[in-house]
Amino acid sequence: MDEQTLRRTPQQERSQQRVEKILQVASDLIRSEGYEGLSTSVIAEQAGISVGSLYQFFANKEAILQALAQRYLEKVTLLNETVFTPDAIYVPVDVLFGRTVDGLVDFMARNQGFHQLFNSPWISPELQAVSDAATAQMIMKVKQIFLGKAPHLADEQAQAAAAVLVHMVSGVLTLVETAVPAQRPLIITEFKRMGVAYLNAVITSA
Amino acid sequence: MDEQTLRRTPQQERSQQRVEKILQVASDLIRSEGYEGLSTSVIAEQAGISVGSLYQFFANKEAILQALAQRYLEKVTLLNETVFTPDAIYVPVDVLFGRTVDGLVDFMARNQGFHQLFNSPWISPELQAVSDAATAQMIMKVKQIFLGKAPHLADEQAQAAAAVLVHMVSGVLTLVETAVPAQRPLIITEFKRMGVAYLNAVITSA
DNA sequence: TAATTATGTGAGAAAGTTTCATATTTTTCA
DNA sequence: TGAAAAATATGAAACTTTCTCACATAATTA
Repeated sequence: MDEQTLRRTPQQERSQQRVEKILQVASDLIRSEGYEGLSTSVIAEQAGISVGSLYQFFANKEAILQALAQRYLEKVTLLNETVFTPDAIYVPVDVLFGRTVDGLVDFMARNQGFHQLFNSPWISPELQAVSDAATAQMIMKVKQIFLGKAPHLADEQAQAAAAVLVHMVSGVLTLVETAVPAQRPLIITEFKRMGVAYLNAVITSA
Repeated sequence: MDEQTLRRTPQQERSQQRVEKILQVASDLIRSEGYEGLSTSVIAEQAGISVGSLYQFFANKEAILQALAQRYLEKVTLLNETVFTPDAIYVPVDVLFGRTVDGLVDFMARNQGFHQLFNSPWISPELQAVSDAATAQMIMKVKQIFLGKAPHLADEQAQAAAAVLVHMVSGVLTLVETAVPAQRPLIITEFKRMGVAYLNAVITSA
């Protein structure tokens, strides 16, 4: 990874660990202090290194965020593969959507900050392109399932339906993330009800 | 307006126009350059005033964004009132959701930057609180409609369903905003299909 | 018109980002 | 092993941006 996001590739063990440490501290800080509270000098201080060291590997503050987002993107690609298995077309929609939601919720619990970073409009054009590509890929997979379940659908309708579904998921995941834990089970139930209702509506549409 | 967001209230005609000008320049800049490109010195320069003048009325850069957001929020409150009329409970769900979506899409076309501003993950806690309050209010209204249409619903289910619906709308609006104009009609059709399918699913749920 | 209040200004203090010349550590390889 | 080369580390200082403040000007009051 990191061919684009790193100013130079760390060769030695110690520098690799430093880059790790920088990313971990940055991730912690952005969650506790928010984007405004993210300062290169504070990152360096908390990572126990000098500012100069930080700039050995990252061209600027933005690049640290990019590397963080890049990392999440790779993880989510793996997640995709576990959800959209080759047999997905033969799985009932309620089971399929149910396991997708469960997988995503679990992923977000394990990768806090992912959603915030992934949905950020401030990311650089390069990273935006990567993010868009990931979204487009996900939409394409959902579209295949729509077409597999309902071969009568026009290609463009399947495309639009898949895009709407993916963005619905993104919006409701924001809710899941911000909700207090006690509310989550009910929200997830409604989340699944919405997805299944829509999948059925599209599949049975004229 | 602006009792909280402005450091002091402009009394004279010229200062009122200056505050307007500052907000307009800031709005333009945030759309063309993004949040990072927003600099108080550039705003002052483009508005044709000194930095000092800017700080006469705004305590800091964030306050300019807050005033901008405050303005959008007032507009969206007006929009709410046109959508959630007292007779809303008696309107069929497809008509109700259809006019809500049309109203929102139209609003966003007229108020570009609104969505970007409120979906930014780095907004200040104060602004976040205002935004949350607006969302909570909207959820409450949707919840009333759910309860009106389906009195058998448990209060907590109606609450969760309303929250899910509102966040779905937020997510799909992002898609509508980023989609190329040619795709929009199909997307909006699917958008409405999803909302209606869900409303019916909740209302007919045990 | 004098006094008061409101507004306008920009140099510079304060805080943060980034560079760069130089120092140190690690790796290479004769 | 022991230079030479490559990689990494450092922090003072150059730069950039935010924000203040003492002072200047304009508008309002009475």
